[in-house]
Amino acid sequence: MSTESADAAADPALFERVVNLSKRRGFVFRSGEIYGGFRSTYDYGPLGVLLLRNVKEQWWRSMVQQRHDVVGLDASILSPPAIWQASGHLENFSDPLVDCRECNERHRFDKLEDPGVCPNCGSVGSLTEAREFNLMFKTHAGPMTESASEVYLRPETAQGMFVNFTNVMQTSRKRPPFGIAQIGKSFRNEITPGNFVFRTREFEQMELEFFVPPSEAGQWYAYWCDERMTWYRDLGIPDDRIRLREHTAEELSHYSSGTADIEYLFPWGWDELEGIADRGDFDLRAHAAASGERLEYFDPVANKHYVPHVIEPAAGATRAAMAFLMDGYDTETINGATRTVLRLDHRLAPYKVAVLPLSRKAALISEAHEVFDLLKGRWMADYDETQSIGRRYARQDEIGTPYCITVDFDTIDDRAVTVRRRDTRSQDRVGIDRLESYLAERLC
RNA sequence: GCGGGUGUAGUUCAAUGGUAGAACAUCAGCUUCCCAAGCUGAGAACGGGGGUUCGAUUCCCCUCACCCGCUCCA
Repeated sequence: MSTESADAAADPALFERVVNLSKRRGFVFRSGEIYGGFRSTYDYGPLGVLLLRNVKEQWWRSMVQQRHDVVGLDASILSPPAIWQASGHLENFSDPLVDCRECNERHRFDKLEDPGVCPNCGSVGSLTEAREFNLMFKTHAGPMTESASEVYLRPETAQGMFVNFTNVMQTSRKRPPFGIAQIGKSFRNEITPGNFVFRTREFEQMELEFFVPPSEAGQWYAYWCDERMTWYRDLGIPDDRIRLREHTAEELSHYSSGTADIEYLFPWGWDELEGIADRGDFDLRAHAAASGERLEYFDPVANKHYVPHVIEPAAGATRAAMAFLMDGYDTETINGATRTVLRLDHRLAPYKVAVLPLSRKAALISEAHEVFDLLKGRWMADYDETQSIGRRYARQDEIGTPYCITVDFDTIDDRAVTVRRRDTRSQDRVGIDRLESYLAERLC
């Protein structure tokens, strides 16, 4: 996070409005709310689960389905210590921290110039004892609580792909450059979770490990930076709210020889959506050394083995969903009344279409049910017959539904419905027999 | 974890040492109802636990949670 000129566009009030909308309409709830809440955990409600699924679906389409050089994986969350020993996480994923009693700043003990002096205020002897903050969740597999059965919840999905490197390469008959993609939950004991769902201890990642010949690492790194930026833009994030920022040498994590962050201009400022790292051959070499397995590719042309380098675009699914939610949040004033419009790309919208009978007369309701049945197999559809039609349009605008279909009194005679579009609030009269193809053209 | 702030219906707010009002939202009814119309009605809150007190939402303590800062990172 940084504070640069573009921060002028950040909008703290937006943050609160989106959190309210999330609660009010059922995108995100605080976990265990009836017991006072449980820190750093959130539940995705009826709309949130749809949005999140759509984000993941779009990522998977782009990264796996539409490519011949990437295959999927779903590895276990529980994992043996050996993996994290080899990956360096046991060693590097815990930070010794000290607090200054004078100025309340916290520092990494291993980065202090003088262990007795606060680098912020210069106080001598004001620092607390160094305490280890291990960021991995540890638990026990099996009912016997003994060290032999210690396991960790994965702090990233990446290692599952490295340890399955040869399994996947052999069974899928892929060869570098090729990638393994995975979407799944990861867990980190964040010291300070916060900013709503932005930093939570349980979160969902969308990661690609792309294995390349060492000589091609640089070009693939650039390729994926570009590719991933395009993905966000294609789904509606405007250019001035997203940027690619290269890490400085000091920022690099223990496994990375080069990293760029894709950052979004959140209401509190620029912050990370996704990291693209050149992990070199660090992981495959580490696991090869620790396990004794050969994690290499035999290049038949050059007639030699090599350890591929890895380019890793690692995105936060929940962060992306939140960015889309915040980015789409808009208000418009109609007839003096201000209302919320969620301008989500239709691919991300929880509901693609809502079916609304103009009144509750039995004939209209049964007709509306038929229209709903016509569409439900193909699109996530909502159905709403309560309150006035204007109110129902407004409700659908607020949750980003791109199309509303109104069944009215003429429908019974002309076999047509009104299709109302969210963005323009324009209406088309469409025959029921043409409705599916009409929507298919517009919803991809 | 430390420092600071906050916690009242779904949301945004109000009031009070004597058991809480409103707006919007929600639900039901009436209305051939196309952009949060109107009328009638309904449900709905003092984060949790202790203490002081005749009595606590209000005062005190603890706790839980959220926000800001430090640190972390998808």
